[in-house]
Amino acid sequence: MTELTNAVSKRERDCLVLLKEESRGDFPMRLHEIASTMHIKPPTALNIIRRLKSKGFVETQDGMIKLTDVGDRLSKTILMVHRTFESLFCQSGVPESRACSEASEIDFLINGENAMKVLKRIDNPSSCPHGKPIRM
Amino acid sequence: MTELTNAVSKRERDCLVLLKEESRGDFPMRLHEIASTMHIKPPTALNIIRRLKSKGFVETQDGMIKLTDVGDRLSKTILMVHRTFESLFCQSGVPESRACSEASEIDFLINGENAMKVLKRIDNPSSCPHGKPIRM
DNA sequence: AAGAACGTTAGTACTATACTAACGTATGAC
DNA sequence: GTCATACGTTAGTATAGTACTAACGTTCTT
Repeated sequence: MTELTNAVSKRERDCLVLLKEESRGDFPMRLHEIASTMHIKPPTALNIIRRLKSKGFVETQDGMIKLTDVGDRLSKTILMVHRTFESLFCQSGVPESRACSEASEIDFLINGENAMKVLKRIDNPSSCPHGKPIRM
Repeated sequence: MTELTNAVSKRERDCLVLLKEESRGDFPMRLHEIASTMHIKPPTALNIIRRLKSKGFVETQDGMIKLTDVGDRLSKTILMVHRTFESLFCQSGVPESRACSEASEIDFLINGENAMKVLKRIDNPSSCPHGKPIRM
């Protein structure tokens, strides 16, 4: 987890998380799929994908878009940070859906190692409120 | 504390916090002072001030720049959120200066009421690691 | 052969951020 | 009294990010 956070913008983050969560088991996504899931038009999605590609987080093969190893690691970190803060908010009494949206605003801005320290501080939950595992 | 957070960008946030922390006791700031403290040129600072003015967070009188009541409330909320998360990071073992910079990245993005819930969750410290009070 | 689906290009737009160069006004030094 | 400095301001440029429409080319399927 080598200082990868803060390398992406909000929408790039959304796209990375989508690719990580949606494309389970090396099942890459198409541009139109990404666009419609993110509620944007294909040219806008293409723009985001291009930036992610130029940053080395994504690669395309025959219209299939998938995470690179580096992109996969970054996505994992972001999801770990996300679930850590989502858990914190929930433990604090914030409703689940609010907790999730708050976490989405900040998960790509916080350093992974610091988030892991926070995770310990909040009693090291093994899964987020949605039941998804928290790990690197 | 009525849903004011998320109303500003990062640099607008920096400027609000500067105005709140630097101008103690109705001692407003000049443009050049703001610019040099923020390490930007006066025209850039003017731009930020203009946006803050149009949002109703700042007003100018004879070149003196000061927070409006609404701006003052927003700054207070941001500082409360800042100190809450700074405390969280410190309690978690993150060094003080890192804790501060991480908190600065997110304090203007998080809802004040949710932050207050987090504050309770982390044992309601009355001051941040720097010794400054945490309150609304 | 026609149409749909999809990726892509080109062009526009707006916000945020930041710069330089230049200008006007005011104030203090001499 | 003039000159220089300081300061606010304007105008112009630039880049990144976000998002749109219109249009084009290719491919795949009826």
